[in-house]
Amino acid sequence: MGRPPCCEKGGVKKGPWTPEEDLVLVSYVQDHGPGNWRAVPTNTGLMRCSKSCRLRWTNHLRPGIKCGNFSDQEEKLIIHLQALLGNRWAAIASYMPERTDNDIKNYWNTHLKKKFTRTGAAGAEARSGRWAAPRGQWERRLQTDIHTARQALREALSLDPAPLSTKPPEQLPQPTAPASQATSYASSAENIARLLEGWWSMHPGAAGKVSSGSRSSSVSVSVFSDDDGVISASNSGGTAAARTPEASIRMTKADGEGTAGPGPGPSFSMLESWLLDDAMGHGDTGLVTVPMGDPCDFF
DNA sequence: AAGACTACCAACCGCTATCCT
DNA sequence: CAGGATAGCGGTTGGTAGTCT
Repeated sequence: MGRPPCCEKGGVKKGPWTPEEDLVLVSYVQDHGPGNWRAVPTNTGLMRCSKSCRLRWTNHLRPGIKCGNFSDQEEKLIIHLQALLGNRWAAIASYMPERTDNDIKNYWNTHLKKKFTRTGAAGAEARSGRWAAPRGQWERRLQTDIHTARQALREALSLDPAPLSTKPPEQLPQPTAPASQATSYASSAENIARLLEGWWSMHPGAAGKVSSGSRSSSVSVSVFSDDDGVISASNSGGTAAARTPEASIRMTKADGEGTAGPGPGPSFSMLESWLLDDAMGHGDTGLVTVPMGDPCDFF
């Protein structure tokens, strides 16, 4: 059923987000939690469509997001998961809670895809369309159902964190595994620090002298959190490092992400055990030769 | 030094799934 | 149950910085 794009109405701003807009969005989400995105533009006064707000939050402002280069482990995991799941970036991202689907997708398109097309051997099955080609909806549903079923089972049985795998739990990346509260909290501070760098570079008078670069600012921004869960930020790169009220954001530790994933680690399916065994290090370059048999073998 | 080219990534667009009335 | 509204996903595009010629 067709419907007009959400951004069709006039007066909607497009293009890169400004640090001010980020601040508005972050503080709003901290107050109200993620979700109900259609209310965000009206409640915040942001001239952005709800979709854009959601995307900005999930891809850049959300707590727990890791920026920067992908590690070898992450790269291998992506390769492995892509071979297994195809271009289902959201599903892949669920195994890498610190990365966004957009991030993974970009990394795949810019780094890994060309690597594969060059080597020729890797991901042959994926490219052949056996797995990576657009899969039927039943498969998409199936993938979702596996996770849902496992989560439901775990909840029903109230499983303790001890996984069936022989690996220690901390080595097991898990689908939609939330970062620990502390980690998530710290990461959100990092995210805010990043956006504040930009803010300060655009408002040098707000807190002392800053020098700004294009993509990477030389400004060093510190973000503090006190016992009350209040995050405040200051730029320490300038000569007048100071906490600035206008840049101080209130965040409560209880807030976190509303879409927190499952709790303690789930038991690993055969599929996941296979997947992670290789991806987590004691596999080698044989990673890409996915031992993919008949899909029915997994179920 | 300047223009062309390439790489990267943020953001947008269109579609489907799901929710709600 | 039907149909509209919203959320989420994947593909694609556009802008910018870096590199090459």
